[in-house]
Amino acid sequence: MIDPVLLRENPDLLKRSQEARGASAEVVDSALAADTERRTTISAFEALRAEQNQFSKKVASAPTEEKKQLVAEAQALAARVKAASALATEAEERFTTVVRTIANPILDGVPAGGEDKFVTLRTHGETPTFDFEARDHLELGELLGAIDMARGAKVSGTRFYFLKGIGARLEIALMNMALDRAIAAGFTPMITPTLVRPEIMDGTGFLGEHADEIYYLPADDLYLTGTSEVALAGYHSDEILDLSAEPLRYAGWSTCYRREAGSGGKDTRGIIRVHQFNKLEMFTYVLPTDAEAEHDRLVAMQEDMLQSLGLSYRVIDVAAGDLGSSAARKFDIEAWVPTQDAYRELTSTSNCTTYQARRLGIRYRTESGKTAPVATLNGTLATTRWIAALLETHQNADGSVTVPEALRPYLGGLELLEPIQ
RNA sequence: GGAGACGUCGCAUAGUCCGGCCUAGUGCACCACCCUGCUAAGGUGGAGUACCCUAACGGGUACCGAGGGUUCAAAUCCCUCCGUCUCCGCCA
Repeated sequence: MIDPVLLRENPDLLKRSQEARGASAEVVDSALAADTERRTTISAFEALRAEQNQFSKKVASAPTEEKKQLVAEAQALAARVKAASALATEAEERFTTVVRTIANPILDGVPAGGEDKFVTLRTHGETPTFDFEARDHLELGELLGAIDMARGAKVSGTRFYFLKGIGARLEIALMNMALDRAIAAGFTPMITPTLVRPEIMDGTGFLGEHADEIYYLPADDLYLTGTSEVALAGYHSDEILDLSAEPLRYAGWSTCYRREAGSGGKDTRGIIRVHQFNKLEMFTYVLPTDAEAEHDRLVAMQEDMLQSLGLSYRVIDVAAGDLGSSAARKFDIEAWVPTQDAYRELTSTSNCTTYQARRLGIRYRTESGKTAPVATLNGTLATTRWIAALLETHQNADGSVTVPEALRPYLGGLELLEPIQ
């Protein structure tokens, strides 16, 4: 949720942000009107309620013979209080509904416009070339006995798969490598719940325009999470944190579930876009003033991982129109996937500033002793999808794949993945 | 799945049967000051969260796990939900 003070004091900033996102700017005016209405009705109710409280004491201490008369008067007053209360509640709800449709105001420098308006901040590594016909990651995965899509579909349907043999080991190796680096950087490892309550899913901002992306279990009223960000954001909900010494940093290891509802026909081959995968996610709670520095820090860790794995990539500043409602800025890192002749997203790291924390009631104490919402950030440190870029980038003519040096310790020293007979 | 107990101001507790002097008491911890020249001391005062009004001083409203209801009035009575614990059943 946005800062209501910002709404009152600088609505134009919010309108500009909404426009850059390609979203409605009129909702800002609606929210302002709803805010005025809300405050008027609350004041009216509270004045009446104060009167009723006073009157109640009078009734309590009155002699028996006067009570009857006083109670009659009190009944009339109670009716008025009830009506005023209903008005205030309605106005409050209207305000909340409108204000929550306003997205997190984007940070300075975020490119305006739709998905294709991203800005490339930097690229790293030569795009690999081969003196043989390159195989795509699925072909390689099948040769290596690492990926079995057909049986995944048989058991669970399209976009499901088995990672088998070296494929399974590869994923665990990647995840462990990421986990070790996160721990070295001061992150606390977490294995998180993947089913969450509605209020947590809603608090993280995923039940808005992306609601149809999410698996829901009606029998239990629980949502399957598409990232451990959800559980890690909910972890400290309704708490007052002490971040004076340093940020709280968590590395969440979880299976992620996504319906991929709007992506019919896209990336149907292989493990690029699947309903279930594993991810190691970094999540930090930080003082608002340190959020942008933390954002850079997360990106640096991601780049270190990708460089260690010998992948070519570019870092992009995602355009405003392609940001989720919670993110004020998002940096994606896209690795080169040779057979697609394209960069594909391997990591995504968002600065949600205070937006998510305000919805979830996560605060810190300022120097004056007041509470204020913290900032939250999240970013990928490894996922199943990385296997695709890894296999394709390091493939050899015979279908074998060279293991990048940094990953070898996590595979018992294995240097080469070889096709099975 | 069945039966039962419980959820109160940071922690620990009182209050709930029998609604109104609960503006929620007490202890510990905490903060400030005083006292005492010292390490478990004593005294006084303060202190929660959110929202509303106000230029400010200050005032008001709500919150006793959450949400409804009854009532002039709810921590207290009723309903639903959530959570914790105990026992039984079932189970990968």
